Amino acid sequence: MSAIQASRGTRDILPGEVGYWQRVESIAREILGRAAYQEIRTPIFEQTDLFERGVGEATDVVSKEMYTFQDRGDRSLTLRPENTAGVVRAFVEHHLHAQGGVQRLWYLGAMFRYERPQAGRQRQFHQLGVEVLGSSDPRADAEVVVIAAELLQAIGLKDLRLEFNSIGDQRDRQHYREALITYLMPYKADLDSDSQDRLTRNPLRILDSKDQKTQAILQEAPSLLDYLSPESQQRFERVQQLLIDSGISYNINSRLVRGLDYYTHTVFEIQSDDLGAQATVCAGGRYDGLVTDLGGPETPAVGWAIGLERLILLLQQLQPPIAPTLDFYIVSRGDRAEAQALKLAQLFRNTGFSVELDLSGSAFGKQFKRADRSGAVACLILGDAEAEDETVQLKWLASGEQQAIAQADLPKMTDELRQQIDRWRC
RNA sequence: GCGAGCGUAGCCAAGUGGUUAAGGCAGCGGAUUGUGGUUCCGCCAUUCGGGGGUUCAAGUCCCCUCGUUCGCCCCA
Repeated sequence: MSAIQASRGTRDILPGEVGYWQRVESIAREILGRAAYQEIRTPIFEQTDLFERGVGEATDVVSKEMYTFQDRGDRSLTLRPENTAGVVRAFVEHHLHAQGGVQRLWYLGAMFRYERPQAGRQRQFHQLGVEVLGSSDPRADAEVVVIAAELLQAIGLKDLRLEFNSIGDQRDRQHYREALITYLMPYKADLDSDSQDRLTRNPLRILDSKDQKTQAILQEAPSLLDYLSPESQQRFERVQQLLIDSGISYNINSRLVRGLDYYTHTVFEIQSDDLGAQATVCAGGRYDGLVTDLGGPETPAVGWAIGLERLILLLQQLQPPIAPTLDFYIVSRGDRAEAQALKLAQLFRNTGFSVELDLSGSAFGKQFKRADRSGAVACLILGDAEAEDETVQLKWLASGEQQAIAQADLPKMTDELRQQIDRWRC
């Protein structure tokens, strides 16, 4: 009989690895909290329409990567492939705009895309993201980029680069689109087949083709940056100046275009060379039209998302796993001693120590072997003799020193024990 | 969705058609029935991801399938 396995493209995060996740999550909470961002949790599935309208029907994410299903009420629902659309839906639905000012939100959760799994790409994956709604100020763009950079740095990632671009507004892009098509048409036969296909459907995406020949042709192509209106140009320069003032270095990459339809003006990616075919750890940009597209009042917005599996892939290359620490390991034998040991474990846990109780009932020798392997600093020993006179043997595992302590004295020794544990640990 | 590689125990693996599937780590038991980290001994795959085929004979060759890895597409 074959055992059931996790579904293709999904993964268990086992205890040996979960320390990385907990660290990333707690650093994120702290940094985002200090920047006055508030957490928002939205449903893991939404009406299919939301993503078709929000992300864009022509995008690959929507046209071929969604987990869409009919529920028993015959509604078409979709597991969220990204979370900006969901957050904006919640923002509009609950009239968060009516609270005035700027809404700074963050989220963390599972996303789903039906794709071929690879390193750094899964069908269920996790994103940490921020969305700033209600400000068109270039400082908002700069703020989210700065926060992303600080967060990644605080987590400990190295050798990242920020690729930065502006894709202007709708009108700028329309003009550029025409110019690009005019330029590329004569070379059509020499483009790779995907790019030929995109020439009419989504020409901007040809810009980040990986095909050598296509890239060679693009060398002389008009640049998007030359088609920005004076206003768009000015705002692009302002955001750059703010980044420089904040000490953030970046690359202008006029070929950077994003795959989701809602972006306007600022777009950026934070990339690494240590992720194989996938380079992007964090990506985002401004999306001034999305809130109105989803039925809300005109609300400029900017945000990003970090792929947590990718981030942790990088982190694992840099840092050893984080093992939990253990203060006491309790060894016991005999009915009365075992009962007392259980109570002692409770007492120690309640005074803030971490405690593992040996449940094997095997010989003391075996229990000590396990105590040793548990990484505990000290061992508490209870046998028939200790049960009889209500004492406990305290043994420091590093030195082997051992002393008898009356069980009744333990509560008042908490501070002293804490100090000794800390001393042994150094 | 397309192209390529891989799949032997919990983990790392040897094995390249010929009788019983190396070895290491981990685990469990014992030497040591109240004291660990060393050492020694023993146990731990009727079976090679699954199914079918070729052959006197298949972990080894072929086909299908599942999983996984890499690349393309795309994306976090």
